[in-house]
Amino acid sequence: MNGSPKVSEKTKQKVLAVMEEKSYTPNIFARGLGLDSMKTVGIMCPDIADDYMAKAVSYLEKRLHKYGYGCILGCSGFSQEERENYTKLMLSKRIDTLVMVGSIYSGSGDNPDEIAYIKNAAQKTPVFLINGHLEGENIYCAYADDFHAMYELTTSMIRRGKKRILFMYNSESFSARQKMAGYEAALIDSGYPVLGELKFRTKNEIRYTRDMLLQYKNLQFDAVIAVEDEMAIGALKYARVKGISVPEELSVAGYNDSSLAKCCEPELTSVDSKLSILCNVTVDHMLAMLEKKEDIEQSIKVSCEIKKRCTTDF
Amino acid sequence: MNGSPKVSEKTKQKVLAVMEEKSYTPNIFARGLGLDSMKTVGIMCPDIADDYMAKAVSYLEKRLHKYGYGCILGCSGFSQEERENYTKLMLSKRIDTLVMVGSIYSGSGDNPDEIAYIKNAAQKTPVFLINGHLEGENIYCAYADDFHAMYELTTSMIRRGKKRILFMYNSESFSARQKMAGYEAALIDSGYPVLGELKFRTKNEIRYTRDMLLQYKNLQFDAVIAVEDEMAIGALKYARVKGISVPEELSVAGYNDSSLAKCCEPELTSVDSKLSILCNVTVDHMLAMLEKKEDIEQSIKVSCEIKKRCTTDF
DNA sequence: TTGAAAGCGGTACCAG
DNA sequence: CTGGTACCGCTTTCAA
Repeated sequence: MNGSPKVSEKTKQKVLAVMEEKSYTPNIFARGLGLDSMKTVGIMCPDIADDYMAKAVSYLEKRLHKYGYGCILGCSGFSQEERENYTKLMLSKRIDTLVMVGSIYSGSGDNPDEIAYIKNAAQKTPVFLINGHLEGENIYCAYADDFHAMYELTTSMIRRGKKRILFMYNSESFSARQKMAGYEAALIDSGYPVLGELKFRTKNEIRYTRDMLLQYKNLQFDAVIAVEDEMAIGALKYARVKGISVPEELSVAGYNDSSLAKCCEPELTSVDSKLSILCNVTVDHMLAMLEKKEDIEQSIKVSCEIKKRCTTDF
Repeated sequence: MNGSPKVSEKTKQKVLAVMEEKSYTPNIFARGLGLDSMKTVGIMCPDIADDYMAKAVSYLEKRLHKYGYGCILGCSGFSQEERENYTKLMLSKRIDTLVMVGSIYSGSGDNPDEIAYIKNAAQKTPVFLINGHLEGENIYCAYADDFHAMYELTTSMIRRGKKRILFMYNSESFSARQKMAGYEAALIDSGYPVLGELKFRTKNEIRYTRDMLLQYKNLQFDAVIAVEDEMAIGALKYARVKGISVPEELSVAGYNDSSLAKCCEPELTSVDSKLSILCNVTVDHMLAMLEKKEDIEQSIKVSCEIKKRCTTDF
């Protein structure tokens, strides 16, 4: 039944025939009990309604399914406590591996308590981070080279004569910090000052960001780089309200190359963080480890691509 | 351990203490074997990368998790064969119930072969359709009143003097047919002809739709109603290319009230199909059936709400 | 109230 | 190549 070579073709056919006849369905719990595995991976993300995470899960599921693995989905929420509890719950389901989608899981980087739960989880089952970074036994990461992408983006704007580039972010996640570091490095390398007033913290919502911007009446800037597309589009909406022309008077760039970037007007320059590659590579490595017991790289970095559209003039 | 009342408090505490001490984790496979249930529901959708389905899964997962149920996610793809195969696979996992998200699962309505696999599945486990409609033993549906919403929308446009309203659709799903029926009924009730040339089949993609529209040079219309937001935004992009003013010369309305509707320019009038209600009600009914053995309604219809924004002048 | 024992439905290993 | 048997770890039932 499991394709063992130790069974004659004849017997095999006979068994298969009887199975068909009695419409027999194997009990996968019993199999799970015996093998202590259900060929199932747990996928966790803060919220599947988010465009980026939904895409990630889509890529992961497709490839896992192709290789005969099932997916248990868990939407943990964003808070530390929710993440920890949900991780525990996932582990209790005896999944073969745990995949965590989202930079948020690997914490802000300076507090080891924030990531203790992942190190813990990794003692029971391999943990794969998509777009997160964490060193540790049994922990594997795949992430985009956000630093480099942001460095490029910022440098391009500086080259086009932009003097005051607003950096919009909404969290202290690994990814957000990488991006900010890239932004800062580009400024410094071009001999520009890094100004605290140009680091603009907001939410990842179009309207909220637009209104925040409208509120800060004496904040001067001639370019905006946002950590996610929604915020950049908030800036676009702000520009429209104020009658500021884009990209002539204001350059705007976003991140993730979401469907929103192709929807807004003018269309948004955005960084494609190559999520499909991240996900596919992760699954391939995971299965190499699980099935062929191969050693795999602990950490993979993938280059981004800047999708140039109409909100920038480079 | 399972909170049975037949055990003294003292013993219970003792057991719990030992469990803690040995950091014991119950084997859920063994439990599954015994109870023939893992408190797990299977959620199927054609593609979780789609905004609408991602939202639905998000609502479902959140509420199921709240009640202690886990989710197995399956992205079946859109074709009949993929749907059938994936359904079989889901059933083999011995889930407690199967939820299918998306109008596509219930077929085009006139071919019983298309839905045989669902009726089949329902013999093994209860099936819940989100935004689909199908009568049958052990099959439960929740869907939006798309007919009515489309009737209203079309009527509003007619009242504002629109003469040639283009109806854009991309499939023959239950939902799409309801929408078209509402559109037609409104035309007829207002004494307008139903014109085949004004039923415009496209894909659910902004660019594709824009280009299709650009191509049909002698198609005249002064309003567009689309079955999903992407298509409506395609019409918006078309209008921009052609220099047609919205909503003055062209009214546009979409469906689903997705994040895109609030992102495009001008912002899109769109029908909110109350997905959160659909999902929450479905989960509640499901659990009432599963745990309290209650009889539940086979079919629930929820009213939509038209979110009026800038692409229409009513 | 508790302990012992019989399944649940597979897998893996053994002797034939 | 095949049939038989001992588990896997939990639930349930029954006797003590």
